[in-house]
Amino acid sequence: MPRYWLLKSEPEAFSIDDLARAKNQTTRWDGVRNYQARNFLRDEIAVGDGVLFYHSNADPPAVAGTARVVRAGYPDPTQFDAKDGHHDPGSTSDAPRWFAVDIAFDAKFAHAVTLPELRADPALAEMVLLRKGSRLSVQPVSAAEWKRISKLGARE
DNA sequence: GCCAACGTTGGC
DNA sequence: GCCAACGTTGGC
Repeated sequence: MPRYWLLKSEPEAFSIDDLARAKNQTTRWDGVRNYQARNFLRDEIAVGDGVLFYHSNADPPAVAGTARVVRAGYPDPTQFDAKDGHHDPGSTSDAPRWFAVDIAFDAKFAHAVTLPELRADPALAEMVLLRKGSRLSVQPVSAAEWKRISKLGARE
């Protein structure tokens, strides 16, 4: 059984359209520097899992579409690159601290499902995204939440 | 641009 | 181990 995840990205940095335009419509999801999110990337996320692509710091913030995981957790190369903004001098190749996954474009929603719409839907009340103070950039989504949001996004 | 909430760091 | 200071996230 596939599992489902929500990944946040600021669309000014990398949007669902950028993913759709990327080589092979695939990208490496790197640069995550939070331990709880790292644990999901390293230990939980599997090939074939579904991804809700969320635009944070956007107007309005919204789930913009879906992607799927095409490569499970592996050491994030940017942590070893001194020229990269995500460089972590405390991490070694023997014991990498940070992990990445690869995702491929699936679909852009006909209707981006906005944060107010998510909040207004009783079926989504338990979403991690909607919890007070929740800032996790990689978070689990239930199968029911996935189904519901996909349905909302398919609306014209 | 503001600021609440959260995570990390480092002195003690 | 505590906690103040600082940095980041992300909605508004």
